[in-house]
Amino acid sequence: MNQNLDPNLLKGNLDFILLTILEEGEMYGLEIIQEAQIRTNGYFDFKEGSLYPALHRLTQAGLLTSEFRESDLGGPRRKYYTLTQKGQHSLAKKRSDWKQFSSAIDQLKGAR
Amino acid sequence: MNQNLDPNLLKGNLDFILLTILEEGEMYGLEIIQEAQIRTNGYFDFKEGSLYPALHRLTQAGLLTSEFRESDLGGPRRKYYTLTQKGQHSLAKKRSDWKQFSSAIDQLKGAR
DNA sequence: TTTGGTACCTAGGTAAACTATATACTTATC
DNA sequence: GATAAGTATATAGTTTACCTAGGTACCAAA
Repeated sequence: MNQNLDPNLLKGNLDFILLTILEEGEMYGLEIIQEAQIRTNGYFDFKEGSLYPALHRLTQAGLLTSEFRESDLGGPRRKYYTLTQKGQHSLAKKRSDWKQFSSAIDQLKGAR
Repeated sequence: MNQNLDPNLLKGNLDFILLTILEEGEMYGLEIIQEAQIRTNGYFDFKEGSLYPALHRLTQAGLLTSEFRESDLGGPRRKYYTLTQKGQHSLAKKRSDWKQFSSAIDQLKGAR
């Protein structure tokens, strides 16, 4: 995550974020980090130590599949991750949970 | 948290939620849980084992003050929590962090 | 051949929320 | 007045998730 922002906000949402990014097509690890930075103007900036265990966890859970492939532009091989059907369903659930959660947060204030 | 919703969503947001509820006036522990339930139609339902350590943490950090007081309607004494000035500033910061975070989440999807 | 860049991986630490249980006091119930 | 039930606060111990701080491997350029 980013510099002086509450570092706890990410907790519980990393999986959701990764699935969201992978929804539009396969991508490899470091590319996901770059995409997250680009799409949020640098707001999301995960560390590799957060990313890779999360990708493994999601793969283990059957939400992603992965495949090593050589790079055509040179450089070391890359591990591409793709959303499975189960992953798409899980993403839909997470998206709906997120909406409920954020609307509950909004309801909290000035609800008297 | 609630039944079949992602239990991780709460992480990192409990402090924010507690400060938000206490913004409108002092309240005691179990009353905060009830208020959270009422305001969100049962969506937020913390356990005491989450609440009290959090209240102590916030008090330790100077964001809340607490005072024991007898109940006028009978029942055991209650510990009332009040937002300090520092707590109000922290709440404003958390609110702004939350807005940034949730808009970053929204930016993620379909940003290509 | 050595340096730097890219890419993936993991062990260990920390922090936050949950489970389960304990304590204390008050109000009903018998 | 003893016992049970309800209200309220508290905490020890577990789990989980992210981060820090490394490490390995390969490729390209100097």
